[in-house]
Amino acid sequence: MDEALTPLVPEATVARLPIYLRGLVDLANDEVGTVSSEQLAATAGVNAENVRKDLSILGSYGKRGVGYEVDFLIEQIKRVLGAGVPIPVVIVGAGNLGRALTHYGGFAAGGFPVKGLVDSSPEAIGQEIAGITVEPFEKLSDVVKKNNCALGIIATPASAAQMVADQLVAAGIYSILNFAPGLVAVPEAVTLRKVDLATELHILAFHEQQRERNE
Amino acid sequence: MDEALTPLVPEATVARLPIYLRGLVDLANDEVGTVSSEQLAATAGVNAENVRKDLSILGSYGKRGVGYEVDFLIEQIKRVLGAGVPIPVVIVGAGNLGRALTHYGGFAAGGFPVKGLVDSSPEAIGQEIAGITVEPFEKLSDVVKKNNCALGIIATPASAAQMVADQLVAAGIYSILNFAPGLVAVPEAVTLRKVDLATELHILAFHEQQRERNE
DNA sequence: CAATGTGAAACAGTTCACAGCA
DNA sequence: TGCTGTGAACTGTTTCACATTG
Repeated sequence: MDEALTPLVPEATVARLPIYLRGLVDLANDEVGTVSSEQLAATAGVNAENVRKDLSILGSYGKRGVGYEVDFLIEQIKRVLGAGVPIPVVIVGAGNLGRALTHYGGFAAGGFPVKGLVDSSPEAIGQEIAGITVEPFEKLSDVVKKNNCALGIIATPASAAQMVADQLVAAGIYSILNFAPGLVAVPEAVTLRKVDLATELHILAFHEQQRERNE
Repeated sequence: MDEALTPLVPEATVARLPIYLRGLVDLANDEVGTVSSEQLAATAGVNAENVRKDLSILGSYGKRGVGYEVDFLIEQIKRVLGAGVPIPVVIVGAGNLGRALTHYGGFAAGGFPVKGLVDSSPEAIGQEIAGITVEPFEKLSDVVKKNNCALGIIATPASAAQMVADQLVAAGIYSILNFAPGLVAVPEAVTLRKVDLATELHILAFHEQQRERNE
């Protein structure tokens, strides 16, 4: 049987739920009790009907004429996203980017504590970064198992990315975020997302050019 | 009149062109003269008809029975993307992330040299990072003008992001890449793209949960 | 009666199937 | 003959319009 407990969430919705979650957490911190789709949309930068469609997929959690209860909605979104419990993350590559990501406290606050950091360079190994000791790349599998890491981040040069992905998969990691440019192939069962800085800049350059052309 | 010289490129295509470009440059370095849609698709991780649709939007540059001429295609994609000439980039925020981005040589190689780096903290100002001296945030506008920066990157904490975006726009930057989490509003005419690490991890967590559920 | 929930319409993007050309 | 170029079908997503209800 296919997944069905949560009735099949479209990818576009999955991509927006974390944004709503962030807005909701802010509202909860401000002691706001209920929120309308209009207000939530404003915090997320989308339109209200979009918010309602997304939330209605999770279930009919709103009250007509009133809105959504902030705390309750936070719990529901966390449940759907699988963010009920913290998910330990391992970062491969302790260069500038790996260090930046390790320092980035937002991960831990958001439920993604960095619990492992490995690198292959002898200079990096043993260094302590944001309270984490850099382990040798060869220990990747041990680090993953010891800390129950379920998410892996590739922060190495492109040349190493494929090999690193292979090792992450071998270590039992099935969800990978790749910062290295270029193609990385993974087995069907693995989810790989990528953050491609050069591509982002190219897209901006395209729009920049469109703008100039229309002046 | 609307843009028309290049006959309206769909966003999805714009997002893939840089990937093709990277693959093509690699092929050119390997002295490959022509490439089929099938081969190019393999380097980009998409399917061949997708490549053909995308390229046919730019013009009919392929030879039936043969494929596409690598060097020529590189030029055409660069032209469409507006990547014919290097576009100077300014980075706001010289913390871990800003430094990582400044060091990242891929930008310069890809035609996006970092020509400005500003920060508000007295300790950071004056430091030299990858050959760039950190200037005070107040000098942003001067730095942008002196170096003809056309792209801006926000690498500050979320709390400063909106203010930084406002200042970038005031300095004449209309294309912004934002690494800070949270909503940043910009005028209609400005293109803002964001890289949201927490969101990426949430999306991975969702798929991780789906996987577990189906086991 | 203000705000949700949701069919229906419109739009965007992908895949299919094959005609057309070097 | 092999590979491109593209209409047509399909799938996914957003927007619209409005009935529904606490």
